Amino acid sequence: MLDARYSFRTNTCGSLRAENNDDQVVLAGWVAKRRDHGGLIFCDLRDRSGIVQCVFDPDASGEAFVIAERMRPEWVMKLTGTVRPRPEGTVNPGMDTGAVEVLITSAEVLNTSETPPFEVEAGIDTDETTRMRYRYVDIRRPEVLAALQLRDRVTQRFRKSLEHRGFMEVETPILTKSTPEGARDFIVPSRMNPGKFYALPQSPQLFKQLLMVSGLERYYQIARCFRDEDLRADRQPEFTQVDIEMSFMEQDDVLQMMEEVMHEVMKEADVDLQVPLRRMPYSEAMDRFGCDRPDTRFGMELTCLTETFATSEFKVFASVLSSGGRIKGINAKGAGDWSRSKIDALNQLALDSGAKGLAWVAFPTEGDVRSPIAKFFTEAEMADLRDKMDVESGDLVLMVADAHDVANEVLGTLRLRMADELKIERTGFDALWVVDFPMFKYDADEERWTANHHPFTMPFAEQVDSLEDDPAAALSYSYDLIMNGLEIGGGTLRIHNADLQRRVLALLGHSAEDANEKFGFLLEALSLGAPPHGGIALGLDRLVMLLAGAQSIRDVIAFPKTSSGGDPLTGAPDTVSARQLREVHLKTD
RNA sequence: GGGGGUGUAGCUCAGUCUGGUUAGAGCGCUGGCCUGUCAAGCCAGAGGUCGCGGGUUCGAGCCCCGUCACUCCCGCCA
Repeated sequence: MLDARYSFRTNTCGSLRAENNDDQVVLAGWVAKRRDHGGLIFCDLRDRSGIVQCVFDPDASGEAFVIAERMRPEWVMKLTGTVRPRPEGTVNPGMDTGAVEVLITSAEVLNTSETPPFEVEAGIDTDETTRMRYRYVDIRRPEVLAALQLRDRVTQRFRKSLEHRGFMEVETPILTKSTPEGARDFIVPSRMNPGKFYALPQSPQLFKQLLMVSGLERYYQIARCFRDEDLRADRQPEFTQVDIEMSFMEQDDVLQMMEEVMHEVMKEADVDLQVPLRRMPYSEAMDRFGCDRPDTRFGMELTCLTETFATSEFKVFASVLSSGGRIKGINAKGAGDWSRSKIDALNQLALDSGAKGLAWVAFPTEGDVRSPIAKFFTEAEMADLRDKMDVESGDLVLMVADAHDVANEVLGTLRLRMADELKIERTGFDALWVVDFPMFKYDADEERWTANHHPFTMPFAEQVDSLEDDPAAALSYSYDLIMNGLEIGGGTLRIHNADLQRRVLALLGHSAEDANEKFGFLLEALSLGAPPHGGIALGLDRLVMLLAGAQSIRDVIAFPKTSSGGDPLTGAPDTVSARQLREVHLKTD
């Protein structure tokens, strides 16, 4: 909360109320608006706390009035005057300070300003690049300031809530070591070690595990993370995690702790998070929603139609079923009258998502069926389809026949697309845990197993012995926090046994030598008294974006980057001098 | 790396499909008038590399080719 301490002002603009009437005040701030009536000038003065109307009357001060005639938007002013009630009929109920005004007796120009590149007010529609180039002006606007203030409150609440629960804030290195797996690293050349590089951390993952081996037991950090990958509305090359790790715990402990903390944090945005949150196994999320971060605020769930078409004459269905695949579908209610071209676009989306095709049956009106494949269905199959999919007239049933996971993922994509196309309302607030992720997934391109979460994730105890026999079947102690279809955070229990960690690294294709070179320090630590531990990391930017109702994390970052990773304000990234390159032993082409 | 969208005054846009006089509007800005406005009002005015480069044409903001920037999505993001 901004106040007047440590400054030459006596009050902040936004704090003035009727009880300040007759107070002599000194204010400081920016000229938000000026309304010149010739013989009387109004000026809205803005500081971080808000806006108050100041009145310049030649009868009160001729000198101040002359200054007010010169004043322009965004000039920086020191104004002295008397708070008084506004005259009858001129109270502005739309302003927090609308009951009062300040009659100015003395004015000082602290600084002038060029005409700003865009208007400093709410609701402008200015191109983001221009706003970013003059971000310091943009931040004066109420919605940008409000987003940063919300971010501040959320961050402070995390600190308080975690501190109250015995968590210690520790900083970990920004200049660290590149590790395989995961995202592309940002690298920094080492001047003192020619040809060697630091990497910026993708997350403090390994350091927080080391801090558990250190015996800190409960750690947190508001940690900057760096990943050199392409940007999105919800992805920046540098972003902030609320990073948490704890020892001597089980999965339920971290989930419960997190629920309590999130309940407190979200109060800062007037959200009353209902806890405990429900927990949905990954397999259920995929089966019902085709997505590991399901938006459960609307239906259109995936329905299994394998039984319906178990003896189908339709060759596409029959061949998929004979090779162990599934037939699943969704019912897009209200799309029954869609044109062939719109459905063709869905088919293309299905193909792009990995399906071999999209089967569809439209029910435009009562008794009418439109479909290129319905002729292959028996009456019984059709009746069962209608029954299972709860078909009414006006519906469009989309079906995918493919391997189980492909059918799920494709329909999950189609489900979200149809929700957008049909403008299905997604109101309310919905949060859940998705748990029990598979340990590994197979990378067909590289022909190897990769870690689903990261290589330090603990497999289910009862599956440890059979890990190598059937990697695909192994599940892990893992959990993602999902809110309104956004991945807000995720974590795991960690492997704290060096031998098991070696086995997992081996399974991921790292030779013993390789593992020692890249992760030797971790393996060594695990052999020197590592306690059972686990944790979670929350995407602070995404959480605040969600709470602010913003469409992009750029809206909740003070100085964000464009989609090509540049900063229009400073011009970064930029070239460096030949000398700088020589010093770090680099040559460019 | 791929696909979609956008680029015209300080800002937001119209004009581009169908090439043709001096490229328009609103806001903002500048000047004047105005003592109760809060999107102040009225009058007047200034302000343009139509993203950039090339091509077609008698003539290009408009058509063609290339390119750049921003933005959304796919790939990528343990």
